[in-house]
Amino acid sequence: MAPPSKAAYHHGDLRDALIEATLELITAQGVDGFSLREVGRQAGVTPRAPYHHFENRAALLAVIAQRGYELLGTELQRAVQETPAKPNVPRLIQAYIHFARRHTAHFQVMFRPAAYDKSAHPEVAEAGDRAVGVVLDALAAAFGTQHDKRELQELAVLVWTVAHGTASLLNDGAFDRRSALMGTTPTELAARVAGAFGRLLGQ
Amino acid sequence: MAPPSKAAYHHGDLRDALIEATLELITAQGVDGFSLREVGRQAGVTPRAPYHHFENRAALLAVIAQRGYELLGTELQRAVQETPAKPNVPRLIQAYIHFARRHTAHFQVMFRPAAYDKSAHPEVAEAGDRAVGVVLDALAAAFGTQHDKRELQELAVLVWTVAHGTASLLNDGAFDRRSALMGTTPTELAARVAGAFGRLLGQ
DNA sequence: TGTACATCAGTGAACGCGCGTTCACTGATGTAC
DNA sequence: TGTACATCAGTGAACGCGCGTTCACTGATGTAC
Repeated sequence: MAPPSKAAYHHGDLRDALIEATLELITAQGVDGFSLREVGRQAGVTPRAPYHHFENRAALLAVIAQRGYELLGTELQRAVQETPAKPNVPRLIQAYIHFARRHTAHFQVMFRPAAYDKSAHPEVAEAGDRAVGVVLDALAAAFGTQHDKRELQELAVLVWTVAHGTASLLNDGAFDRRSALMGTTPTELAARVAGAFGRLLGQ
Repeated sequence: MAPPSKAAYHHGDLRDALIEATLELITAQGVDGFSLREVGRQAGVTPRAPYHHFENRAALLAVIAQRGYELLGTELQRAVQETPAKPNVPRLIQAYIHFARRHTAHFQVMFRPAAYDKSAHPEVAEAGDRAVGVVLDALAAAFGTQHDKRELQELAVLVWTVAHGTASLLNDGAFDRRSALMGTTPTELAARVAGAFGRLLGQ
C-alpha cells in the first residue's frame, strides 16, 4: 500500500471534484441544501480549500449555471441537426425537457436568480442567449417563409415557454397528481403536451 | 400617552401579521431570505411567539401555498366569468401571469417543492387541484364539442404549461434580455406570447 | 543531475453570525358561579 | 357585580448547529540555473 498522501494532498482535480459534488448535492437536496462546507466535505477537503478554486459560494453556482446553458445549447443543437430540413418542434421541446430531467441541478441553478449575482457574471447570461438563439434560428429555418421576423421571434419565445413550463412543472412534481388523475405518468404527460403543441403548429 | 402594553401584549392578530410579514420578506428577498426569526422581528414579537400560531417554519409556508392556490383559483374563475359563452384562452393565461406578478411570494412558495412537506399538508395539493380544475372546466365548455375528453385534458395541461412557463420566465427575469433584444418590455413580451398562443388555437 | 526558490494547493483552527426550536415563566383575557 | 380560576398568547434566555469566510501556516510541485 503506497502512501496516498502524494495524490491526496495535491488533489489533482479538486475544482472538478467540487463541481461534481455540488451537482450531486443539489440533485439530492435542492439548491437550499447546498453549502460550500458540505461540498468540501464530500470532496474530502477542508472548508478552506474550495476558496483556492472559486472566489466564493456564488461563483461556484455561476460556473454551474454557465455550464448548464452550454449543455442545453448543445442538446438543442443536436435535436435541430437530427431533422435538418424542417426542425421538429416537439422534438426540440423534448430535448429541453430531457435536459431539465437529466441535469436537474444545472436547471435549478440556471433559473434561480438569487443563486448567483447576474451582474457579477455576465458570461452566464451570454451563454443563455446562445441557447435560446438555437431555438430562434431553427424556427426561422422552418417557418421563415410564412412569417415576418417579429412573428417568428414571438413564436420562438412561445416554444421556449412551452418547453420551460413543461420542464418546470415536471421537475417540481406538479404533474404527479394531474398525470395520475389522467391515468398516465408525469413524463408521458409532458410528452403528450409537447405533441399537442406540435399539432397546433401543424406538425 | 396611554401605555400600549394592553394592545401590544395580546397582539390581536399576530397570525395574520406573521403571514403578512412573511409575504413581504419573500417578495423582497426570495424564499431563501425568509426566516421565522426575522418574521417575528418584523411583527415586533419574540422568536418564540410564532410557535403559538404555526407548528413550525414549514407549516407557515404551507399556509401561504394553500392561500396562493385559492387566490389563483379565484382569479382564474373571474377571468372565465368575464367571457362566459366562450372562455378566452389568452385572457385566462393573462390572469395566471397577473397572479404570478402580483403575488410573487405566493407563487414562489407554491411551486417550490422543498419549501414545505407536501405529504404533511395534503390540503395544499387539493387547493392546487381545484385551481387547475378551473382551466379544465373552462376549456371543456369552450372546446368540448370539437375534442374528446382525453384531448381536452391534454389541451388544458398545455394551456397551464404556457401560462406557467411565461409566468416563471417573467418572474425569474429570463425575459429581461430577450425582450430588450426585441425592443419591448418583459411584461409586453409575455402578453404577446399569450396572444400568439391564442391565435394558434384560432382565438 | 542537483539545488535554490517561487508558487501552488492544501491544512487546521477560529471568527462571528443567524438560524430553528425549546425551556420555564408570566401577564392578559374570558368564563362560571 | 365580584371573584376564582383556567386558558391563551406572549416574554426572555438559552441550546446546539452549520454556515461563509479569514487567519497564519506548510507540504508538494515546478522551474531556472
